[in-house]
Amino acid sequence: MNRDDFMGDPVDVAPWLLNKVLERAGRAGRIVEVEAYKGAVDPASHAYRGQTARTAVMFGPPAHLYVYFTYGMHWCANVVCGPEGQAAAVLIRALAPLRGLEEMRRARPAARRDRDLCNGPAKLCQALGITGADNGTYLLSGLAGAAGSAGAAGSAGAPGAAGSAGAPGSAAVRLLDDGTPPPGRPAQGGRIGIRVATEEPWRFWVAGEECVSR
DNA sequence: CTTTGGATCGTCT
DNA sequence: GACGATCCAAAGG
Repeated sequence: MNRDDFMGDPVDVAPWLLNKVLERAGRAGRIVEVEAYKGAVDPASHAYRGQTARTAVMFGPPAHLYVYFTYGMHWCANVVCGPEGQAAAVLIRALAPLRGLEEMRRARPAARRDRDLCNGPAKLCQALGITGADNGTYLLSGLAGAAGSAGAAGSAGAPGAAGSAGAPGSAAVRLLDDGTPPPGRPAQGGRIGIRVATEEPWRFWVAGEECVSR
């Protein structure tokens, strides 16, 4: 897994991200649901009406984390993809918890069952402790063959402020490939929670997975 | 199980 | 000044 894997169209990158692992501070989960947002040509994308302070990271280099705040109380996380200058991203909608379950339960007392820990875009950020401070984080730091971070300008806090890259248990948000391939035939359908372009089938999930959002 | 309404504030018009 | 790429508790079947 390297930076070039994130250069493509978000509709291609999104299903490829399924079964990868998102990790932070010892808490980790397998990505089981994603949505593609196509930037300038997608009315549902935050980047549709051009670059703003909030969306700056989306316009930067790929394989970085775009974190936004919504509904006055929730954080959501995206993986930036496509070439620099084109604002494309993949929203991470659900994880199947893998490690650090005790920490996640502590961070999300409202979750009654373990499958409720990360089965929504804001839930998984709460479970992993992802906030605006993580906006702009390079997701491949510390991986073999990965070069350094380029950082990015942002607005929601301190972009790329995460600590020493690559150290096990570091506070940095990272994307890992544990060898599990993406599903050969992922389930696909319309995106959730938007008012426009709802018919575009750009939501992908692992068929039969119990940790997919409601 | 499903449906409904309230919470809450950064961002852009 | 309006509105979210949402979540949760409560209420009804």
